[in-house]
Amino acid sequence: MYNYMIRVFIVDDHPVVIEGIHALLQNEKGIEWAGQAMNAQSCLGFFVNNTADVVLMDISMPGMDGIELCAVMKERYPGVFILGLSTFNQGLYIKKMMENGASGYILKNSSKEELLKAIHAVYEGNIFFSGESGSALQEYQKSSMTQLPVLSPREKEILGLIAEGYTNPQIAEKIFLSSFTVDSHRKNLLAKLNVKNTATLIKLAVEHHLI
Amino acid sequence: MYNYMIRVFIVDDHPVVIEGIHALLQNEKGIEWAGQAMNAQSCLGFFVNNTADVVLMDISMPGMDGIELCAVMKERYPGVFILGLSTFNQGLYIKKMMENGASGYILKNSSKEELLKAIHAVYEGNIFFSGESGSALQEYQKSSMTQLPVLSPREKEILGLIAEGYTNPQIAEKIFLSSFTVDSHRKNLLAKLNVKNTATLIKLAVEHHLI
DNA sequence: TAATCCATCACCTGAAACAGTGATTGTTAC
DNA sequence: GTAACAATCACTGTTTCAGGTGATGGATTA
Repeated sequence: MYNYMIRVFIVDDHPVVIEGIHALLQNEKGIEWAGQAMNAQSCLGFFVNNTADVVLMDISMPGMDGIELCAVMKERYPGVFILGLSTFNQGLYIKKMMENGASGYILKNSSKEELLKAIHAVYEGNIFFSGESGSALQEYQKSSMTQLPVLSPREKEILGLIAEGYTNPQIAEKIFLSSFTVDSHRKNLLAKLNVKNTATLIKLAVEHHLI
Repeated sequence: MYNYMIRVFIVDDHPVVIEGIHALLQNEKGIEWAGQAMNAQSCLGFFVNNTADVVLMDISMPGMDGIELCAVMKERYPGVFILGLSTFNQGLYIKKMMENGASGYILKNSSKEELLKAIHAVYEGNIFFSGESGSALQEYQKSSMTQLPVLSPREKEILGLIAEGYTNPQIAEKIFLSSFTVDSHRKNLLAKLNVKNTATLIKLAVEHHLI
């Protein structure tokens, strides 16, 4: 079926998961079991004298978690593809792992077919998200936005104009308001979002896709 | 091989591309040719009385481009999966299409195998990037940064501190500089990045992952 | 060697932002 | 029906930013 062998390594602090995936991949053609680790240190230790093509990496582990480990691994071994692995579906974690160089993300309760598909996809240099985790990534914005205070339409409008570089007087002229009013909205934005100045206001706004 | 039929529709203003992909998919089992369009209007017209499972969508088209069309399509027909399609590899466009709800992105010069793999992957609700476009997304930061002026280490450092909300005097104290010097760097940042104030500076910096 | 750039420091001026306090109107929600 | 809040406007300070202009030493590089 596949004319290459993909050496798969797994890092997970749950023996059950390791055994389960090991069993799933046991007799798969094209898949070779490179090894396993139950924590980040052990994983890094393995890679000193060994290697693998794809690392299935649990996101939540005692000590160094998957997000950190992912960053370290990709820095030391850029050629190793990392596939995030978690029991639950957290857009925030997915995003962080991707920022740290992961090639994809699947849920631990994925089917054998999905797991194989993901492994082959990332091995070939592609990026792969399982359906559920993919939608979680896309909806990450919304979920993270709900944690933020609700901004009134006027506040959003003014926030956008601030982000475009307009000053209070310019905004006032543009939307026919007193410059005092604009300033009030601006202060409310700082207060609501709990930031102290324009720099942090815009940083937060951009990061949370408010603008 | 596959026990379902995926109705594929293509929107591209280049007849050659339409014909080429049509030919590629012609005798594929599991793939049904739903139709084609050479512009956004024609595509939207088709979907009024018809449907498809996967839409291969060119990114650059006269009139409404793929990015806009993608947004409209996903709003009207959320169940239709959209696969971005382009002759060139532009991380910025990929990012925008993904933000507008696309399920993936491949290059027009992809192999038949890659195209099929992508179609099946997105049809199953997964997110798929071909290797090149996937890495483009990951390296979007870098590539978009090369279009930006090069910032000196000191400037980056100060940019980061500004983004964290420190004022010039605070930064000066923090890194043992004159407040005048910090101000100079700050002005250089504004000049280099061609922005007029802190708001636009931070917006640009966050969007281009400079911080 | 001359040119270029980084990093540093300095001063001046005006504009803008930030902080605090307070007010009125209108609508929504309990 | 009143409490809460959005949206509006107002005044007063203090701090910070932004624009301009200029200088020096050191490193790199063409």
